[in-house]
Amino acid sequence: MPDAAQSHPSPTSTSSPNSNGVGELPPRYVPADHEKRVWQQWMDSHAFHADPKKVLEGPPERRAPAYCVLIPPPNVTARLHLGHALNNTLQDVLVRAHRMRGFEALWMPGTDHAGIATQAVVERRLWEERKLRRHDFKREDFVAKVQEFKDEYEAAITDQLKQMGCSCDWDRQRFTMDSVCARAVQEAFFRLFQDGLIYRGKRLVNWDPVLQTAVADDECFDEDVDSSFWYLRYPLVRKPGEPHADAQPVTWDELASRGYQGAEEHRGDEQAWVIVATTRPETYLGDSAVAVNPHDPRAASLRGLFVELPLVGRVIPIIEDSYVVLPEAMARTEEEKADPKAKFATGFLKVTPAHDPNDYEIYQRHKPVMDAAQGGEGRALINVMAPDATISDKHGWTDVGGAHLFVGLSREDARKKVVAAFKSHAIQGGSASLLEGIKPHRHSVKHSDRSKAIIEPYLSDQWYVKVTDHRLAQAANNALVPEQRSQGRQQTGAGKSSSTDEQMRFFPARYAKTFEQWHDNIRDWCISRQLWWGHRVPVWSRDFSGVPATFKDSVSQGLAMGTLQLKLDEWAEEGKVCCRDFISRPGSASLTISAMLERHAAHAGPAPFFVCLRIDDPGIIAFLESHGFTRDSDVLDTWFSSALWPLSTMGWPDAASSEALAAKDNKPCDFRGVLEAFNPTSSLSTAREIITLWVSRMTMFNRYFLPESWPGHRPESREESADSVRARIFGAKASDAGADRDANAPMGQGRGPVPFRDVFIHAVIQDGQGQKMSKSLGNGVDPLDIIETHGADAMRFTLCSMATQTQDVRMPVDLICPHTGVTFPPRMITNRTGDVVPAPIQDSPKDPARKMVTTYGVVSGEAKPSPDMPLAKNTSSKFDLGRNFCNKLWNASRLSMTILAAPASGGPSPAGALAPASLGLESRWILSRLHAGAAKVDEALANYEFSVYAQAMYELVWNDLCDWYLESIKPHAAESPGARATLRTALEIVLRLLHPIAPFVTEAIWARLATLPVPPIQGVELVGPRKARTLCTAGWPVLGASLRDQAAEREYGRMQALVTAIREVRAQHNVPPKRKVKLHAPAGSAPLPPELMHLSCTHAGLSSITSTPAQGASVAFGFEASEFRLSDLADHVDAGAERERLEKQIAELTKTIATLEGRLANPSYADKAPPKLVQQTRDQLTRAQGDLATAQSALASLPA
RNA sequence: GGGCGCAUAGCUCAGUUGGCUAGAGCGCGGCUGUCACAUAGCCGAGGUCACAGGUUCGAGUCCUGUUGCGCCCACCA
Repeated sequence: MPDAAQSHPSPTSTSSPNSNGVGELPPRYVPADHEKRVWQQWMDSHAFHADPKKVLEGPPERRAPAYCVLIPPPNVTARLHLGHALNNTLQDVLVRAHRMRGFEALWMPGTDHAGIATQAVVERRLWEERKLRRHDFKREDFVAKVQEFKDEYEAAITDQLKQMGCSCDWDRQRFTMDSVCARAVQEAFFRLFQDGLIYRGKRLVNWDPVLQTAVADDECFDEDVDSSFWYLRYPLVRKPGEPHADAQPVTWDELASRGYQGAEEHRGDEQAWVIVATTRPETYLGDSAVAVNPHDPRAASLRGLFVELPLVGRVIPIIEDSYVVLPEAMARTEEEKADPKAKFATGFLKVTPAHDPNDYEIYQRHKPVMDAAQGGEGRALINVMAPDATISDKHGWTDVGGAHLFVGLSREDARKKVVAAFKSHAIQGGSASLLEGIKPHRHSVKHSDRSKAIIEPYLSDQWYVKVTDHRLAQAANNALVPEQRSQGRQQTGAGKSSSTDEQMRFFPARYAKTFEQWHDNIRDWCISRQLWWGHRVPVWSRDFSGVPATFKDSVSQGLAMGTLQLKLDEWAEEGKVCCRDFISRPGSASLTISAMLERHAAHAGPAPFFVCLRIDDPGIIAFLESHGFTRDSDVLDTWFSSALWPLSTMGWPDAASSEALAAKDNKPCDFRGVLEAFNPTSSLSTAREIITLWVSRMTMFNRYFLPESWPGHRPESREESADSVRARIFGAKASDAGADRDANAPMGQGRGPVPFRDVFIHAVIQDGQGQKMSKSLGNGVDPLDIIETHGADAMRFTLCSMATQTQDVRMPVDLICPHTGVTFPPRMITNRTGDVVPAPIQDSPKDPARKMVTTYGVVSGEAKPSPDMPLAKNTSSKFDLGRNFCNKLWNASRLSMTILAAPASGGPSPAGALAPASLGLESRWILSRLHAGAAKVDEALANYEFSVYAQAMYELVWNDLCDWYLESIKPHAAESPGARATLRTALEIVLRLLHPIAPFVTEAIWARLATLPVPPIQGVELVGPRKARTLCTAGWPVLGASLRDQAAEREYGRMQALVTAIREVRAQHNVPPKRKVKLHAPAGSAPLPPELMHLSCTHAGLSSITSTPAQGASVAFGFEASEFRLSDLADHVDAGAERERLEKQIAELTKTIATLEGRLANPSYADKAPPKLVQQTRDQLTRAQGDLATAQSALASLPA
């Protein structure tokens, strides 16, 4: 800890003699003394439990409006970091503010199973601790291991959230793989499957040949390796009419006659060739085309020609595709020339669809031609490798031909041997080698994180969601409010807009663009993963390609296959199963099961028949498995279940079975009405990197799975006037939320409700060097460490004040050594020129024994960062801001309580509500300030400007309340019932306004205040509908416009200006704070109002104010363009200091006057600027001139 | 390659439709052991608003370009 004494506060008691219930409060706010107790209070009162009945039932005018936030479920891979702390703080602020405003507020908590990430962590742990791999376990045993790990981290995460004060409805906590969510996942999969929006397709995955598994992109790393470009010559041939007939060589002569540029440079009767450049020569075995750019001048003369792959003998077509980069010499534009690939391109690209993602894309575009050349559908996809990445003819490669010498070799050996073979073989009819040349080339290659093996793009069967369908992608874009959609897009796609369109808004608005562009360029979503940790694909399959063609007859003969068909028909009728074959995409929806089965029997080649189950009915499963069906071994992408979060957490598809499943998990939960009451949710707060992965998919699914008739109309939570908040809290307004909802109405087909109205994208926290925080960089911060050193409220306050509208915010991290409590700065910093340099360390001017680090504060002279500091914790001095603020509030409250609890001497409080006009200037002023502050807070909250909110509260509490108001009333509060009433009210307002940011300290103070009633003041409404016993359910303060008092603000402002001017003089002359000085107002000037004079005495340490001239030594200063003087400053006024002060002032004023005069002298200024502004400038000039005169005469009157 | 953000005091950041004599917190310097708070109070110093053009009576703010830093997505024969 930065301050070793901190957790053991010095003298806890001020032991005030006339104890008033306040004396026992320690002079410091010690978070640990309160946080547990306050949390328990909240738990005991069930304050965070949201009840859908309050939204849906009873007479409309008694229903509460709903407010709902879904937590972005944290991954169970690790404890939460500061980024989570930020996001969850912001959500809690929103939820708590709305709860206080009278909304039925639901914050839905939960965690994400995080598929690959979690499995990888557990696998790594098993390997490190026990040298065991996943395949050393049975699948269910391994999953159980992951489950244990998940339980551990889910508990840790939950604990972190609770310690942060998150007011989630903890009775509803979900996990993306619990039974309730699993049910929703299976239902969603089934419906999409049934609707033909899920299909089976081939895809290249990142294959780890060592672990023999697919790995995700984020499980790979790129590393530069030294390699080469190999330039291979592919001989050109002409293909005779009939298939499989020998191809005829094409000579250079012939090519020349076709107009081929450069053909004449070669020997005429030699076989012609094209040159391909490749970094992976061994994959030539799987080539099924050579591509050329259609703008390549050679393309036309090659049209209709083929290439014969050396040794393999495969004849492959030459196709034209603009993906191919033109060689530098042929580039037509500067842009094409600048393409880095143009440098080494030959203009010909070998196309290996089964071993390169881009080539696979090209294949998709030229499928008919390429497949035809190999004699059938899908035949151009030639996989030449086994799962261990050795060359193999057992995995889809049938025309090995003369290439058998490569079979069985590793990728690396095959590469060498292929190159050698090309080098040693000559072109037919000539002497030229098939190897044109080799160029060294360094490029990045994808490696597997875990095995470090080079990733092989490997062709495999995967499941897809057809998100390109307009009911999904287009529906998501239609969800955007019109002003956030790009021009001209409003009318595209799914036709006329529906009533549920155009309801989703991004904050800040710029992120709508990210969202929209993603859907414009979306590709079908591969949802299968070759993992064990996740939702298993609910599909059973069997390949019927071996079944005899007489299959049809078998039905009438009552054979097993017939039974199968009958059963499947029956179950399909009941909606329990859905069958597909995917022989022709998409999904053959119109075929009957028998037709599909028949087609299977007739289909050449392997083609499984798929049965999707709606629920895991053991009877159906047993039946299928007895008929040779097996369950798909893949699991679903973790984002599939995340995409259902707004549905699954609320019991979709139906509450009753969800309740049964929750009970089965021993987490009983009441789902009735939840979906109807709370979906669409109100606000989603998340990070920008998952706008595509998560926000998009939730939008698509919610709109797809819920019906268009879903009303989902809910009062806007944003942009509320004080009046509408008032109406809400005091229960005057009807709500139509939840009327006539029916989750079983026909689905919206992409016209259902949006999952959330507002999407708030928060900033990313980086460390002091602009790096992302992460465990591996060692700059990660555990929120619990901050809570320990600074308190939960301090952390929350600081995080809120950092939550600006920019993309990134920086948080310099200090290391704390737990042994000594010493804070170390990072030793390296990035300076303004971007260089990383040692943090400058210099002697502290104050204390030569201490060292000062310019950037990061003071460290002890002898303390040195030690390289082995494993127990150091990360924190940041930034949190001091929040800690100090909480402490300030604590002490302001202590003082207020002392004042309020002391016996009053000013007579009884008046009956009825106090009129602000009857109050003193300072009280009218603070009420006006509170009104302005509350308005600012409301506006900031409506616009997700959390830093504005925090800043407004900081200024209200620290500057207005502490620095001025409390100081103003301190001397006379005992005699002033009005001031006491105002103080009590002001404190109450501040506590309520601040509660969403700093719930613990405000709740703790509020509990102490409860014995002191809040006297009513006209225009201030403070009671919630619930007669709350906790601040967290108390009503949001509603401050009427009548509290705004411009006159009071102006007068009080005058006083503040006068006091500041006096203080300046006092400080200049080193007048001790206790010494009273005398103020001499200029004779003949309008006298200051008495209240103003009175307050000035209090704040500026004046003994009196007179209009008599000063006797003896005095100092002059300008105020409102008149000369005032102070006397009794000291026994002797230091003329030197005074001269210095005045000269400085004169210089400043002269400069100001020159600026103002210059502006007014400009004729077009007076012409074109608004008159009000011109007048303002004139006033400023007059005042400055007056002040200058004062200063000059004061200077002149100084003794020489 | 596409999209986006940032550049303002030593540090971290505000600065809304142009009106600014550019603010806050921390840090720095001075005074204060004081009675709510030294996690404090009062006062002060500290800025060519990245650079270059432009629009305007007026630019930190709007436009164009340049430089630097960073993020997201896509890709790397």
